[in-house]
Amino acid sequence: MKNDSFIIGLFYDRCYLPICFVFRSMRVSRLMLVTLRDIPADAEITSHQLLLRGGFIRRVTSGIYAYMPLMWKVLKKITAIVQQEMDSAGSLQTLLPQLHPAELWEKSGRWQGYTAGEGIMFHLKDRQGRELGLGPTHEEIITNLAGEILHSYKQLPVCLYQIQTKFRDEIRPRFGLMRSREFIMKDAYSFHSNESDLKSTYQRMDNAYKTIFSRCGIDTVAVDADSGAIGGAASQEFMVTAEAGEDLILISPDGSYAANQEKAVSIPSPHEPLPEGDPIEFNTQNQGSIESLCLENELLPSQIIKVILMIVQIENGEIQPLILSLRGDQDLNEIKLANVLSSLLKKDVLDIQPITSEKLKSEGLQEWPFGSIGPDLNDNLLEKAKSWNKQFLRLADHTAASLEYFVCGANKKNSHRNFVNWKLIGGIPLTFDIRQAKEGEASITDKSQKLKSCRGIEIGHIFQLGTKYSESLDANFTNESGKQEPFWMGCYGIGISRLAQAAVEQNHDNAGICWPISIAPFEVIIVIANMQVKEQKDLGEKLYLKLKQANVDVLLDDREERAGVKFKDADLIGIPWRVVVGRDATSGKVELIKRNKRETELLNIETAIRKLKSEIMTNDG
RNA sequence: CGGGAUGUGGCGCAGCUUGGUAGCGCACUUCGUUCGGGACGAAGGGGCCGCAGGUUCGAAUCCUGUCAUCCCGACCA
Repeated sequence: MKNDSFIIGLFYDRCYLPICFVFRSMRVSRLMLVTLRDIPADAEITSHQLLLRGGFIRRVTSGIYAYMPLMWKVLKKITAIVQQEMDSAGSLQTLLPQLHPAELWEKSGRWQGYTAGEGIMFHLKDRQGRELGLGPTHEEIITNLAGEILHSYKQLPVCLYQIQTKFRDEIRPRFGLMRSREFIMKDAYSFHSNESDLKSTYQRMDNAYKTIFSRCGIDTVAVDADSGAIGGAASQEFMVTAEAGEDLILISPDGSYAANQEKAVSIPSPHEPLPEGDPIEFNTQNQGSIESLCLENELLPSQIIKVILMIVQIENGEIQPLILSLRGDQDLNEIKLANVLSSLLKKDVLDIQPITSEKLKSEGLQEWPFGSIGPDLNDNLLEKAKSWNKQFLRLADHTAASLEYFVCGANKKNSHRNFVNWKLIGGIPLTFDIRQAKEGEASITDKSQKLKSCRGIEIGHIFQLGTKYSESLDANFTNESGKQEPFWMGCYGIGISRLAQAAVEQNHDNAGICWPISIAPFEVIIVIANMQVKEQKDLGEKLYLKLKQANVDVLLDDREERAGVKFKDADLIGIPWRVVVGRDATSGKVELIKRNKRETELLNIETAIRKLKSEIMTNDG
């Protein structure tokens, strides 16, 4: 991937954009603009409300939206930026099918998981009865293609991308375009002959993503992420920080560490050591919680081993009971647990659930002493289980395993043990990091840095997939020594439609949206205050024409509305620059207003044009 | 799938308790007066009251079922 497109990158912007747009100017009277004064009842977050009120989107059915002309312009502007940066990072644009044959997904082993039960893939049968799925992602298609076309290491590396509609039958669509069932996504896939080449493309994508988001005028933070169902090694998410975000992220103030809480690691707070003593059992009636146990016995949570019982459904159909030991002041991170389990068992984990009395009953088991269970709960409790494995899998978090002496349940009702050590109860179980990192804990990059938490909207995700898909789909190339080898793969996504809404979430005020100029539907809106006044109308039309000629993306509000209505609408739809042609039109003067700052200048028309041209040039890209 | 809520013109809502054949604000149309921050007056148009069944002389209203939407959770490249 020689970067000979770098030169194009230098003058990408204004010479490129005009080609992308059929119209760069418009009259509000012809725009089919319908704004709403009331907030639609089913919109919860601000960005969703504003997009609906501004006439950018309309809901067609749950999680499915129509992009109205203003929105489509925004999406095309984002798309253009993404295309430019992907091209200049050396990737090739393609367009892959949306209908995928089931066979490919069966081959990768994902058909079942993606369609059965609560699977997220829309799927259907054609007239021949062949099964098809609507693509939620394109690893199968692209890997298969690469396997057919790329035969030699000499053809590598290759990076392909596409921008198109994807489908996911989300269990709970919400927040407008944030989590919709049909959405626009840019996805890219790279193919390499070795891991280090993959890493360098991954790095290049990391950089390209940072450029893309900054050109789109949004603040993002890159965080370490769990690679989830898609699998693979390293992965990073790009988050727009916003209260409405669905993810919790942890960041060290100096910026040296940032991670999704699903994945985050930290230095746990130190525990309060328990003095050495002879093991004793003590009565703990009504002390089933860590809190009550501490309160009644002058203990601290970090002196107690908390035991969590769970059952895991494994892909081979086995159901494995788990005993997890955590330090009392720590919480379980189920994502980490799932990852530990699948690598430990070398199989996919389908489901993890707590063991409850109901579950015991349906297994035909007696009640267990919940609330006072210790890490050494006896395996013989499982003897009569109908479908569960007959032996517990025992795991501990590092924080629990490193305690010398501790308090734990005695495996009898209302009874705990004090001054216990691991030797006494059969040794330390397999130990992993399965705890939830939390705000206030020290960063692993620098102990003096205390992690801070905030919410984020994931708008991009890059992965080093490795050979997972190329192996399962049998996509190989011939390496330098003439041997067949699966591709090293990376994949890189950006939620285009989600990004557009996240930009609104990050850029708005009480009056409406404040689009960053690079992705605004128009750069300038001219408001003719009173269409009845000939001087105003004529001057407005003249200015409109001149800005069009100057290649400015301009909108003219020529409606026969009162000025107030037009001002409100202009604020709502969030065009970055507004020119009001009003009272001073007779003396050839207009007002120039910057949407996000509300600064007003009275200028003659030529000066206004000059200023707009220079402001837009410097702001754009 | 579990918990909660709501379905009445394009949008926001009232009416339902106590059954009598649908109303308000915004938007829309026409006319007039207004005209720099969502004007005023007058006159209009538009509703299978989510759907189906039941009770009743009569159902938006009561009963049963069903569907849809939204919120919380589970789920989620």
